[in-house]
This record gives sequence, C-alpha cells and structure tokens, in this order.
Amino acid sequence: MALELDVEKVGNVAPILYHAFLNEGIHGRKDMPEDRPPAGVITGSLEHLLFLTLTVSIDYQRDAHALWDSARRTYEDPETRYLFDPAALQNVPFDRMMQDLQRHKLSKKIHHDTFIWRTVALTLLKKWGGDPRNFLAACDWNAVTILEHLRDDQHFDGKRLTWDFPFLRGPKIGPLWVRMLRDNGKVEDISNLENVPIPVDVHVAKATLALGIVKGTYHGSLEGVYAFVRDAWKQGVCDVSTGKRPMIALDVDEALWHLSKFGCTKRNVVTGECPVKNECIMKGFCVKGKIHLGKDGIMLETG
DNA sequence: CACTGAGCTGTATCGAGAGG
DNA sequence: CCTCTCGATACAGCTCAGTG
Repeated sequence: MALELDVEKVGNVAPILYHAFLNEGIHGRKDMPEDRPPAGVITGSLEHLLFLTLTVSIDYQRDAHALWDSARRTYEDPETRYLFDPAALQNVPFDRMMQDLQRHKLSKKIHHDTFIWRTVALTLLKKWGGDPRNFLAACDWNAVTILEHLRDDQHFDGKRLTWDFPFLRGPKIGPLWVRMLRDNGKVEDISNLENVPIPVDVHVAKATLALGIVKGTYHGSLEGVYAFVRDAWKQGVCDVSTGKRPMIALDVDEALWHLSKFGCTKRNVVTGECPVKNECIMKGFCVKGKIHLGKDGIMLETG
C-alpha cells in the first residue's frame, strides 16, 4: 500500500506533452480554442481581458471549441457586443441578456449562464472599475492570492450574500482563467503561478498514473491519490522549461486531459493493455499494470 | 432513424459529523 | 452552540453511443 512519485520522469515527459499539444497534437487533437481573439480586438487590451474572463466563467460541461467560437461571433456582432462591456450591460434587463447570449449559442444553460455572466460583469464594474486588472492589482498580482479572492469574495445583492465570481471561483475554472490571462491575455505581471496546483480530475489522474509519474500499489480513496498527483507535477516541473519560460504544472493540464480522454481511459483496467498505444506519442513512457478508478476508489498496481 | 440514457475538465447546496 | 469540512446530491442542456 505505498505510492511513489517519479519526479524525474516529469522532466522527460512534461516538455513532450507540452509541445505535442501545441504542434502535432495528442491523439490527433491540438487545442487551445481560446487562442484567437475576436476580429479587431488587440491581444492584452481591456476588451480582450473582459472577453477571456466572461467567456471562461461559463466554460463548464461543454465543448470548448464551440464555446469560444460562439463567444467570438457574439463579440463580432454589433448587436450583442455590449455583453462584453460591464458598463453597457448593467442597464440591460436580465431577459434580454438571456436572449442575446443565446443568439450565437454562447449560452446553453440559459438561466444559469446569464446569472453567472451578469454577476461576474457587475462585480468587475462595481468593485473593480470595470477592469479585471484592478482586481489583480488588489491581489498583488499573486496567483495564489487571486484564487483565494475568487473563492472567498462576496457581496450583498439586496437579499443575501452572493459570490462575487460564481463558477470562476471553482477549483478548475479559476486556475484556468489565471493561466489564460497570462498565456492569451499576455498579462505579464502575475507571479506565483508555480504554486497553483494542477486541477486533478479523473482524466488528469488516469494519465498521471498511466505514465507512472505516480506508481505503486494502492487501494483507497481518490483524494488520497489526487494529493500525490498534484505534488508530483508541482515538484517535477520546477526545473523544466517550455523553451521560452519556466514551466508550471498548469502547462500540462490540458495535454494530460487529452492523453487520458482519448488514450489512457481505453486501457484494460486489469492488464493495462492499451488499444491505441501504437498511435500514442507517449507509448515509450507508459507503465504496465492495473489502474482502476471507480466510484468506490482507486485500485492501483503499477510499478 | 427515432429514441434513450450516460456523460460532460463543474458548481451550489444541504445535512451530518467533527472540532472549537 | 457555532463554525467548518466533507460527501452526497441536485442541477443543466446538449451530445453521442447504444438500442430497438
């Protein structure tokens, strides 16, 4: 019943994952659907940061490509562009926002998405002068502080206390936003990103286990393994470079997710045989053995 | 080919149990 | 008691594989 971290292996694996996801793809997919700003929007401008912030706050349980395409169309349509402008949006009735968010299929969960969008926009307007950078500055541009405030900040909406940043405050979307501000919004001044843990879900865990970054024999809860997964990536990337800057754990998040979603998930849970191994760019690194994640916990026998 | 049900990079909420 | 944490469940609407 012991788990072992192969921190050194991260140094070999992380650059391959990172570059594969940007270039040739992982299982035929290369992503970053948020990469392109809408027409006429300058990278790193206030308009761009609002575009990223509001769109990512409804980036949950849906196809990311479709979401970002819809967001660009919504911005490029003069009739609906106001949705990305907190000052313009505050005078628009909820129902009309709801209609306009659906016009280019930006919103799917219509009531919920409209609530999230409006709340985040009005928080930025009323507390932060309509500019996310004022919020970042109040957090000293420190990524860990930023995530704490996203999670904890509340306001009184007339009836009761409400989160300032619904959904954006969650453990997946918050870190994603901060990374996006740096990578897409070219916000250079955010520090301490290396201390933002990789958000571990089933796929990130499966890929990490299949790669043998965390290995051994273990029967127990998911959370027990997730802590090892976070540690392994955090420690492992600390001396690794992307080629342009030091790597952080978040840099391999999406690559790992794709590796598992279209690969490691298909492993035989007992034998570890993988039907797509021959086409997998990581075939030289994955380990044999039993990897089973279920409702009742994890059964792991690798090494 | 219509239909069904599980799944989707999730979050909010509520109740039980632990700790102060 | 009151807070805090943890886990289970509710919720959302579309998509896609599986079925008849």
